[in-house]
Amino acid sequence: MKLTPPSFLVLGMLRLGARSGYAIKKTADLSTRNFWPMSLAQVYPELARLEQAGLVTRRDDSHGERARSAYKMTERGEQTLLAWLRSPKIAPAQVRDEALVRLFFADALPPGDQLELVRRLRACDGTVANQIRTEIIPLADQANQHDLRFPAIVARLSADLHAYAADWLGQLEQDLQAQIEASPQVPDPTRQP
Amino acid sequence: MKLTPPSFLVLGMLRLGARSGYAIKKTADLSTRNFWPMSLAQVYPELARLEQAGLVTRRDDSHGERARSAYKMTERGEQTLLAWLRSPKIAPAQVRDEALVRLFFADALPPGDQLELVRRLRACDGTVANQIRTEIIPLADQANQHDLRFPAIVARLSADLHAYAADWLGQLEQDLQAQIEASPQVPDPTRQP
DNA sequence: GAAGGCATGTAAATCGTTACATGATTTA
DNA sequence: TAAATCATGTAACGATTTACATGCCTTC
Repeated sequence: MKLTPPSFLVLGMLRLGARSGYAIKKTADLSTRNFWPMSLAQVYPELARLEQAGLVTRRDDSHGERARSAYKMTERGEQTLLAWLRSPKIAPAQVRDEALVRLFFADALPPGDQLELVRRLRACDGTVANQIRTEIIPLADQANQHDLRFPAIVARLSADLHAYAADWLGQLEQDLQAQIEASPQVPDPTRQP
Repeated sequence: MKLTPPSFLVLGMLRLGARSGYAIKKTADLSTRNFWPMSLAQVYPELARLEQAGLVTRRDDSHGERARSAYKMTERGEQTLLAWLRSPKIAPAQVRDEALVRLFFADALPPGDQLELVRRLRACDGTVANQIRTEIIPLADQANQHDLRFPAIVARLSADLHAYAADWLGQLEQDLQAQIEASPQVPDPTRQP
């Protein structure tokens, strides 16, 4: 039976205290979604697979009429997670960033539209950085008080990375702006001299 | 007919001078693979789709016995690419980074293994940054002389981003190291005092 | 009492990679 | 002459998302 990163994501979330599939998905949305998104339709089959493999156990945790399962890592689950964390081969990150593809082809645009595109991309990165800082880091800091330091570390790394990209694009924006102002070949007819 | 980022990637590569499907794939591997990887099995069907949509034209370009097709963007293709570059809605980047998932769960490891993990991740980012600087930026700089500035800009952004991540992890490494040395509660039995 | 969140799953569709299949040409 | 590269495609597989289907519980 083959375990993949999503398997370990589910396993790890159990270790951090999530019990139901729903709770795992909710926790992941508030912590790991920026570097490994996961949908509910992945969580439930994965939990079944992990149970089959003896890495987690399931018990009933229904509240009245509302059905709920509570999962718990087994000792073997813990050991398997540790072995994965220690294993030397780490798959390279897979990125699909439409924004960078556009920027890559931006030579096709006139200077004004190039500037506008860069402006939008900078805004995107800034927004994500702020989102992580306001929505994710506070939660991670709470976990920090329960001897969990790395969720906060990763959140800060993610936020700083996006902020760095925003700064970089801000600099590019200024450079492009300066170049546009320095080349009056095609003056904007809507602007008065 | 729905056009996706891979469609525009193929279209854009044609614009940058690639003619055959094989050449498009090769160019993409040396320029866009870090933010939008693409396999040959995507390129050929995509070219057929683009031809059907009237955005590219195909002509035979065989050398002796070796079959080859040469594709060219049509005027409609150019306009479609421009419209996409200008369109305001940009899908957020999709990232799947196993390294960050491991780091996120690193609290499960003893301090020494945490340090080792961070060291490996820093090395990864450093390697990618160097790879971009030695393999991709020189090529992009060549294109720079043909009025194509953005391939080089994007390559530099990518490299700087990875280098920033490597620095950040290097700092974390030092912090962890300092903490390990400052807490002699669990001395390493293999080390002599 | 209506809306929204809690809770669990399955089915279909989509997207992408790897493997397969073939053969010419160039380079070491 | 063997290996690498050029060149084009298809088929099978795997991973992930969206949509479907259902119903309880809590809050406004």
